[in-house]
Amino acid sequence: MAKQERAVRTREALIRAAAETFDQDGFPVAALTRISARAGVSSGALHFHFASKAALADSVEETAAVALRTLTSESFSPGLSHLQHLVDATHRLAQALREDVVLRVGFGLSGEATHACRTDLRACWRSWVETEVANSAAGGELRADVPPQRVSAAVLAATTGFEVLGARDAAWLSAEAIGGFWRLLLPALVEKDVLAGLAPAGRVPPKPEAADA
Amino acid sequence: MAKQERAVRTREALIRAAAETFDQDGFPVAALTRISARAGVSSGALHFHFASKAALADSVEETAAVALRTLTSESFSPGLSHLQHLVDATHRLAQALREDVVLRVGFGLSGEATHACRTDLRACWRSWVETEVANSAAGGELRADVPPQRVSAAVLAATTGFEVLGARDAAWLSAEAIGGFWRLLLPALVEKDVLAGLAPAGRVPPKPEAADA
Amino acid sequence: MAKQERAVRTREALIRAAAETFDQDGFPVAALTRISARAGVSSGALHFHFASKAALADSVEETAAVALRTLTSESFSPGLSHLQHLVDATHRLAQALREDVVLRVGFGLSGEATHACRTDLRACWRSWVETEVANSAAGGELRADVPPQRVSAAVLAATTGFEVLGARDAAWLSAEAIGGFWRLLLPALVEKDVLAGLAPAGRVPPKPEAADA
Amino acid sequence: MAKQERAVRTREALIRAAAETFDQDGFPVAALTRISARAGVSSGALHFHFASKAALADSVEETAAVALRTLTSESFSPGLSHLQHLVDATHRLAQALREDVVLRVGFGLSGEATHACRTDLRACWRSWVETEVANSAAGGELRADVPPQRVSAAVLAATTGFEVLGARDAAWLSAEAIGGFWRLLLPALVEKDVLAGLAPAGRVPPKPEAADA
DNA sequence: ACTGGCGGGACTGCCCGTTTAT
DNA sequence: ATAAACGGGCAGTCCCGCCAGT
Repeated sequence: MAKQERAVRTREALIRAAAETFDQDGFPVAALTRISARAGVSSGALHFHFASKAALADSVEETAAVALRTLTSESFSPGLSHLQHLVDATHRLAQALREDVVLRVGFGLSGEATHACRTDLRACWRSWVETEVANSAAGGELRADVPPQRVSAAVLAATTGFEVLGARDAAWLSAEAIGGFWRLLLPALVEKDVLAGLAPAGRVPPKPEAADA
Repeated sequence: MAKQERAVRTREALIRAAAETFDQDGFPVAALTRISARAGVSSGALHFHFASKAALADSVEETAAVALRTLTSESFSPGLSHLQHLVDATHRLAQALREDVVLRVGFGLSGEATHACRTDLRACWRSWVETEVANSAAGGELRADVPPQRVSAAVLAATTGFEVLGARDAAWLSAEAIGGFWRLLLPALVEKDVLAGLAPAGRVPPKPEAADA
Repeated sequence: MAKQERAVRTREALIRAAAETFDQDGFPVAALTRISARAGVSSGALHFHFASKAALADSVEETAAVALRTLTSESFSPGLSHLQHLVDATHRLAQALREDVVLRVGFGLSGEATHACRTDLRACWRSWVETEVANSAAGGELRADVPPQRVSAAVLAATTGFEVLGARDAAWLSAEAIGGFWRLLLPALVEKDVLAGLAPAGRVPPKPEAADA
Repeated sequence: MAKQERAVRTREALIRAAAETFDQDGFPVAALTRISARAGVSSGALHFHFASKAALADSVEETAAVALRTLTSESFSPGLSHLQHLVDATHRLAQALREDVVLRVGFGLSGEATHACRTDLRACWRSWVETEVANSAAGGELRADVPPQRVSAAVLAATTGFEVLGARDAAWLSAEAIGGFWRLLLPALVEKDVLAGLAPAGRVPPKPEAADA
C-alpha cells in the first residue's frame, strides 16, 4: 500500500540520518532530536519506528551488515583465486567505507564501548576473512611456511587500521593505500608464480556506476 | 612541600581513575562523579585540579604521551638496526597497551570524534614510525624495491588495528600476535642476509621488572 | 484542541510561578526546579516551553508588557486631559504593581544587571510618559514656564521610586501615596483654572471588578 | 605596626573590589574568586578578613553608610535653611552615587531581595530626609497646606528613582537632573519669598577638589 | 497505521562558597 | 595567610512515554 511505502521511506531516511549524525558526533553524543530533524520527521515518528536509541543503532548496523555481505559475495566466480577475491573485497570495502556513511558507522559502532552490538560488523568481516584465507590455503595458494591464521590476523589488523585511520583521513582508504599494502604483503604470502597471477590493485574496477547521493 | 606532595598524588589518582573510567565507558559517557568517586576524592577536588572534563582528558593524553615517548626512545643504542628498534618498540607498545590503562585510553581518545585532542597520540606514533622507517631506508636496510612510505603505512595500519582490536580482546596485543605479524612482513622488507640479523619477536625481553598494578 | 489548551494553561502556570519565584528570590537566585515545582509540572515540561532561564524571564517580561500596554491605553477618551490620563495611569500602575506579580517582576527585571531585557518595561513606561507629557504640553495644559522634559523626568523618577520602594513595602503603592504626590506636584505644573479640573486621586475607580488571584 | 597597616590596606582593597564586582554583576552572581583576584589577593586572604560573602557585603554597606553620613552632615551650619540643606544633600548624594562605587552598591544592596541588610542605606537616607523635612516644617519654611510627610514621601520616591535610574544611565544623576527636579517641586512647597532664598541647583559647589581614583 | 505535541524524570558538567591541614 | 579539598546545587539536555489527531 501507499502507506507502507511511505513508512519504508521514512525508516530509511531515519537510518541514513542516524548514520550521518553518529558519524559526526559519535553514538553517545548524537541526539535523537537532531536525527529526527535531519530526517525531516518528528521525534514521535522516530520512536514509532525504533523503540529506542539502541534499536536505531542496531538497525543502522544491520543495514550496514547487508551492505558488507553484498561486498564480500560480489563478483565471486567459482574457480577464481580466493586470495584475489580477498584483495578485491578489501578494495571494495575501502571504497564503500569512504562513500557509504551507513557502512562506515556500522563498523564504528562495533568499536564503541557504549553499544551492545547485536550484529558486530567487525566480527562478520573477521570470520569472512578467516574463511577466505583458509580456503586459499586449502587451495594451495599460500606458501607452505606461512600459517593461515597468521595471514588472516595480519589482514584483519591492517584492514581495521585502514578503517579507523580512514574515518579521520579518507586518504587511508584510497586505492593506492590498499594496493600498496597488498603489493608489500603478497610477495610474502605466495610463491613467485602465483604472485604473477594476482593484482594487488584489485581485479575489477571498483564498480564504476553508482553513488549513494 | 608536604602539601604539594599530596596534591600530586591526588592528581595522579584522578588521572588514573579517569583513564579507567574512560576505558570502560568511553569519554562521552564517563561521568565526572564516578571518576572522582573512584579516585576517592570529592567532585570539588577534581575541579580544583582540572578545569573541565576536556582538560582532564588532555592530562590523561599527556601522561600517556610521556609513556609513549619513553617507550620509543628506550633501549636505543647507536649503531643498532633501526628496523629492529621499530620491531622492539611495537612489542613494547603492545605490552604497554595491555598493561597501562592510561596509555590505552590515550590512544583511544585520539579516535573519539568528541574530543579535540591537544596532543594526538596516534599522530605522535605515526611520525615516530615514519622517521624510524626513513632512517632504516637511509641505512640501506630496506630492499631497493620497497618504498619507505609504503612500509610505514603498512606498519601504521597494522599497529592501529592491533591497538583497536586489542582494546576488546587482549590477545591481539600478545607477543605472539605482534611477532607473527613481523615474521610475515619482515621477509618482504629486507634481503635474506639482513633478515637473519633481525628478531621478529623483539630483541630485548619486554622489561622484566615492574608493573603498575 | 484540547491538547493545546492544556499546553497554554501549563505555559501560563509556568510564567506565573516564575514571576512569584523571581519576586521572592530575585532572578539570579531563583531556581528553575522551584519554579517548575510551584507550577506543578516537571523540569522537562519547563524546558519544553522555555528554552532557557533567560527565555522564561523574557516571557514574563512580555506578559507584563501587554499588561502595561493595557494599563496605559485603558480608559482613553479623545478630548480628555492628557495630564489627567497620566495621573490615572499612575494610579492604575500602582494598583497593578501591588496586585499583579507578573507586572511587578517585569519591572524588577528591567533593573537586574544580570538580565539582558529584550523588552525593557521601564523603557516602555518612560516613552509612554514622555509622549503623554508632550501631548499635554502641546494641548496647552502645562504652564509656560515648565519645560515638558523636566516634568516627565520628575514623574519618571517618582514613579520608579514608588515602584522600587513598593516592592518592599506596599504602602508606597497605595492610592494615598500616589495621590499625595500628585497633589503636591500638580499645582506646580498647571495654572489654577486647569488644576480645578484635575483629580489627583484618579478620575476612575481603579477597575472594581476582577483580580486574577 | 607595618603588619596591621598592610592588613588595613588589604581590607580596603577587598571592599573596593567587592563593590566593583557587585556593581557589575549584582550580589548573587558576583563570585568571590573574581573579587579576590581583582583585589590582588588570594581567596584564603578574603576569608581571613571576612567570614562570609554576606559579611563582605555588610562591610561594603557599612563603608557606604559612613560615606552617606558624611554627605548628610557636611556643610551643615546652624541657622541655615533646612530645606536648602536637603537640596544640597541630594546634589552631593547624586554626585557621590556617580563617582563612588561603594556608595552606589551600598544603596543597591538595600534593594536586593537576597541580602539581609544589616545597615539598610535606603532606610538611613529615609530617616534623615524625614527628619530634615520635619525640621524645615518646624522652622516654618513649608507652606501651611502641605503636610510634611507628603513632602518627604515625594522626595524619597524621587531620589530613589534617580538612584535606580542612575545606576544604568548616569545622566539621571547629573546636576541638571537633580536641579530640574527641585526647580519644579520647590515652588509647590514654599511661599514666594522663601523660594527666593533657595538655590535649586545647590548652594555649594559640589566639592571641586577630589576624585576617588 | 502513523504522526506529533507535550510532558516526565534523571543525570551531567560546572561552579561556588567554605573549611581543614600546613 | 595558602594550597588543597569538600559537598551541595544549578542550568541545561537527553531519552523516552503518553495520548489526541488523521
